[in-house]
Amino acid sequence: MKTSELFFPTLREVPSEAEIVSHQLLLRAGYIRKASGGVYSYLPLANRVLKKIMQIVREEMDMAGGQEIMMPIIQPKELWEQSGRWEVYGDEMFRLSDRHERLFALGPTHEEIITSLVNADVYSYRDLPLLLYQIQNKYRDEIRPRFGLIRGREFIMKDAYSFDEDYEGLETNYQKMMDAYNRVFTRIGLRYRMVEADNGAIGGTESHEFMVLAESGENTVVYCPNCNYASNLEIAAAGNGEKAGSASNGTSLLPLQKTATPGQKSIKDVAAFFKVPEAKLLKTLLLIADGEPVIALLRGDRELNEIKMKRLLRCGVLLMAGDTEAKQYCGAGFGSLGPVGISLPVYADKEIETPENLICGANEDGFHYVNVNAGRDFTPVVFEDIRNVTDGEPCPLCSSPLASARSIEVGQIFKLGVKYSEAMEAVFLNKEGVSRKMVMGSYGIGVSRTMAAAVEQNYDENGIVWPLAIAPYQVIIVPVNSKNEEQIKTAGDIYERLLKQKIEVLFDDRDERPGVKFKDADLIGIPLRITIGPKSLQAGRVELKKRWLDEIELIDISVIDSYVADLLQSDKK
RNA sequence: CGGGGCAUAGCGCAGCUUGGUAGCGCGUCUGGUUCGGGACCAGAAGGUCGCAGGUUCAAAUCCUGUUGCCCCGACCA
Repeated sequence: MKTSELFFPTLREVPSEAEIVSHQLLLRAGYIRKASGGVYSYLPLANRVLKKIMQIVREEMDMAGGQEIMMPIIQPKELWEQSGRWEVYGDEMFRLSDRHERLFALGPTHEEIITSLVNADVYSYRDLPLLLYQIQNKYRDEIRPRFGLIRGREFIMKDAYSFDEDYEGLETNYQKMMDAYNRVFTRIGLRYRMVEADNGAIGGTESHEFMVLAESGENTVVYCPNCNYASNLEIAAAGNGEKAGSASNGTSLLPLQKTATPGQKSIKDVAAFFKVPEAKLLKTLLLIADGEPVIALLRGDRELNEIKMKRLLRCGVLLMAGDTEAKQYCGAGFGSLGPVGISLPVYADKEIETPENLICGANEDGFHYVNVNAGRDFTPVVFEDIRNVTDGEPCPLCSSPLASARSIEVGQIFKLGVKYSEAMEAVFLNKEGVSRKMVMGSYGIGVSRTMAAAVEQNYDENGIVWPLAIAPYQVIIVPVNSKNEEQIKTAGDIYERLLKQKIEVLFDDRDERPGVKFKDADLIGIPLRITIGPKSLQAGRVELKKRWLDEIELIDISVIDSYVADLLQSDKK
């Protein structure tokens, strides 16, 4: 492709709407343009990157026994009512009606469609297992689309669904998918971690996420630098190894005491007031779970993990109470809440199970209790892990200190079990002639998000630095002086020879000054650049520069095509 | 939905306080000079000032409403 003919409107300045690197660079480098909030057009360069990602995904899905299909984006309401999700999905689902005022959803996911599809045509265990997938646009009316392609309202997703006779079969498919996902992200060239994940609203028994490590990520992964352990912070188990704060072993329980603490509200203030570490305080949080008030109790220096709390309470909506609710239920405002003498159910983090003579609010503004001890002064419903793990805590597998990192979720795999086959009566006859529910799994990859994540991880001050596997073009040829016939002719020759080698190559034939061409080549992130300049040309050579390195190699013109071909080949292995 | 901010030429912005001919840089077009990291000179095109209403002789500017976009929190690929 000649750049003079390529539609890649690059911008010299960063559009003000873009906050994070991938959004800025994809806009600046002429990859994407916004149509409306969270909805983007993919320009030629982006389209090529997306096709490459999809190709890798397809190859790995097919290798894992998947069959590609294409399901409708427009999905009838009735199907969603069968699964009970027409209501559950709420405002996040785009809805529309036809001329007869029949309601439809723009597919946010395809469990309903595929279950009904398979249900209609699969009757026998002989037809199982079945693994179907598709790559298409998904629609989710996100509360807040943001970060360009990272969280769009329309986005490209690969979704796969497995159907098995039993859980053993599901396990096999799940493993295959897990392997396939690992190969996909490795081939794309991303630094990522597979982590244990929450099942969320989709339901099921087990789930893993594939997290691309990037500072701008919206998730936190907790991992062990020493072994394979990695988990989403949302579900990472806390309080492994020896009991935290067990220094009080052998301490005798001191008598409960009420102390005036005028104006001392925050954990920090109160700790300073009593001259004790924050860990000696009890953090008392008033939560509203499905409308019912409950108390969560943590060590003063810990954070509540809402996912764990939700699971423990088995509730749908969990909110932090407001100050007025605190007054209503506890008789005091924030800063003076405590579990002593309270009639609400108290859910305590297991870390505070050991009595320790702690300090907490007295449910009376301006007063705290000293020497509070669980069991004696209050009795929680349960001691459970309801907090976030912190860096440095021991790994549950090998006890090394844990670390954490920000990350972008690019894929997730679920064991669904029979949730949808039950709701939608997807059954088959087994060998014994008995009717059984199909056991399902579902597997997603955010394709457009993966492109953005790749940029988040591969850029420098000059622009994008694509991993070879997904670069829109592998090589760009830049003649330094567009008026110099010899340079242009040499560039044209090399261009033709590279094309013959089946290499994806851009020829910058524009009548621009060299600086412009170099800047654009760097900005759009082409991995290899062949520069044809006067000095090297006299010696019968051209320059080869790798986008990710500073060095320049001088290569004989006669062998440049095979040299580049070998280079690309060896990288693919 | 709650909180904060923005809307003026393709992109980045000024002008608004104190109403009076709509500006700057970049990009675009024409001609010329240039040509190893976003050149220079000369000329040109391009804007219902987000939209609607109001105040006024007069509104980008003041008032009211509305829409869109961005950022921070609960959702997720």
